[in-house]
Amino acid sequence: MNRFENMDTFIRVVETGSISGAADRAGVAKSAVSRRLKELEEHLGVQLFHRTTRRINLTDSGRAYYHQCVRILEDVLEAERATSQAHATLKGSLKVALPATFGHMHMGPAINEFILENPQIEFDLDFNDRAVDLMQEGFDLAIRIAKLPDSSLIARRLAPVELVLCASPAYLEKHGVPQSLDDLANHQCLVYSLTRDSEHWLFNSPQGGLEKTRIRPYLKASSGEFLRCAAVDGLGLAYFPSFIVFEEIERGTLVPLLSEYTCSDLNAYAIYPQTRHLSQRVRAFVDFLVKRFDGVPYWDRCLHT
Amino acid sequence: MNRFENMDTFIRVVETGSISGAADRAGVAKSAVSRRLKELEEHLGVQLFHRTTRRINLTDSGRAYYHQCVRILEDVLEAERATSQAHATLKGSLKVALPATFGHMHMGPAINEFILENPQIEFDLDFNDRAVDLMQEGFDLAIRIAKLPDSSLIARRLAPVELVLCASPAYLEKHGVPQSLDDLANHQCLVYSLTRDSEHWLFNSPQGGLEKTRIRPYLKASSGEFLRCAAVDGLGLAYFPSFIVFEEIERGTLVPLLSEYTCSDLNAYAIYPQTRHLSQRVRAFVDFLVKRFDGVPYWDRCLHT
DNA sequence: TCTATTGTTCTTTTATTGAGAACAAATATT
DNA sequence: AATATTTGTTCTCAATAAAAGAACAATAGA
Repeated sequence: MNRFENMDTFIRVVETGSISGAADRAGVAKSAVSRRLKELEEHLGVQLFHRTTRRINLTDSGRAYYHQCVRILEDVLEAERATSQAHATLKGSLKVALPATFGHMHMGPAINEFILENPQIEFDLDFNDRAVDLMQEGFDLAIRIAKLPDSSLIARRLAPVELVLCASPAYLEKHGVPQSLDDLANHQCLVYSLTRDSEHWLFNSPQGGLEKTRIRPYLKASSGEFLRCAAVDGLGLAYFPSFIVFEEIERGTLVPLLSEYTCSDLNAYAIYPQTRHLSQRVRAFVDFLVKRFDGVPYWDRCLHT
Repeated sequence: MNRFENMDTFIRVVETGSISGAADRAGVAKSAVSRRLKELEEHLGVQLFHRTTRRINLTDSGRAYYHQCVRILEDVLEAERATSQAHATLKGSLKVALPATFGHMHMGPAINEFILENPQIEFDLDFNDRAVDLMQEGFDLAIRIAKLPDSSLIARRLAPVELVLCASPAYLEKHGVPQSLDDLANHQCLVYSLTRDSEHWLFNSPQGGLEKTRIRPYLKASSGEFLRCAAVDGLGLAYFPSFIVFEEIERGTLVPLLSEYTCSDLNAYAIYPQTRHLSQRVRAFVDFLVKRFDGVPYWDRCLHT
């Protein structure tokens, strides 16, 4: 039995004052309307209408039930409207996971800008380099720096990420400037600890091949910003994303090395679960980010000119 | 789509925390549960759950919708409970149509007694001798004095009604005592005007036949009590129900005539519409009346002893 | 690594629902 | 008063929707 349909039909009958009328208005056969009423009455064990073969009149019970039905159906519609709209508008919260360094340095300003444009959206930002489970922890969105996106998730590429081998002038003066990848084995290396393989660095050689070079981790840390400081302080060689070190390179406190070798297949992605219904605020935010990071990233502009 | 069923399923899933669990608890296949959720989400255009292949987590929208669903379903149940109970309990009103004289003289005390036992029931009494349309005017019940009950209605026989031919001693002294039915033609007759045929009186003869006697209506009125007074005042012969005149006969202010002729196929009935669901208060009231009028009516006891 | 569990999807089976006609009763019309 | 029309109910049959159950993919736990 379809309670909802029956209640709706009952309301129609009450408001039309006849079964035929209600059937016409609803576009169904009057036999269907008659049966629904009968079903309702049997379910309730109550006579809803006084009837002759030609006329129906609400009973007291019917009148009381009618008012309740109207209220309930209004509530249902209101709940559906609210739920659908919460989704369709740019209201609500957005729980975003983002990597610490990229998040602080580049997502922060972007998010602030977005918030100014969309003040109804509340952000819940989790700056964290570990891989969070989007679904599990209820994230709407995550920002990832990765080679290829997770295929089980939707990914929008935000910006290319290049890794730059670099060191401080002081370090280079003390340990010499590496002339080839092979030289790296003799250097102190500053390594990001949450990488999959912290014993090797990968480079795209100018010839097009992929070079995997064994390195000696001198200092491992899970904070990009801490490692950048370490590099500036001359503690070792760094192979960092350009978005971390671009200012130091501009400023000359870090010097790029072996720049014929690159690592250009890394990207910053916005990823989100493959849901049937993407909330509009996720879409809006991702669209905003894609647009904002479009083209050559501002942190790479000095390097490429 | 069965909205309430889907909402109920959704609630079950939320409370169980899993689709399989909800399916088990509801005793349906999990595919059905899965489909219902999908249906709901598509209807709302909103993702209700974050899902992996193995786990589901409420979204913000889902949580908000959940609370509304719970409230709405409670309202539905409450409405149904209230409607069913109003019917099942002895609360509510009872609209009764009853003939004026019998109503005043015999139903009145009965109703008063019933009210004392069931103070929650409110009565709406229409004392009226015309034939009302039960459905049309929303009556729950009517009391009728009739030979046979209307077949389209449910009738419970309350009491036999006998007609008694009588007149006041003064009238008889003046006009003589009728010795046979044929004598009636020479008498002044007091006639109830709402009868079908006010030109004839019908009698069951002691031989078992039916005698139809032409009479001369001297005074016609639609009030039994008025006619009774007229009879007592010696205005003519009366052929009245014993329940109207029994006190006068006991007192001797009216004298029964030709008492070998009777009219015993009349009855007092409680009638009510043939509804699928008889309200309990109607049933209770009718049961009460049947019990109260059981046996030889008190107004006839003196006549039969 | 393997197993068991979970959610989804597909197909088949089952149940529900609507349409339409036939009917009975009551109102409107002639 | 007689007839025609309208109205609500009920029945059967067809269309539709829903459930069951198996198969599958993915994941969590052993």
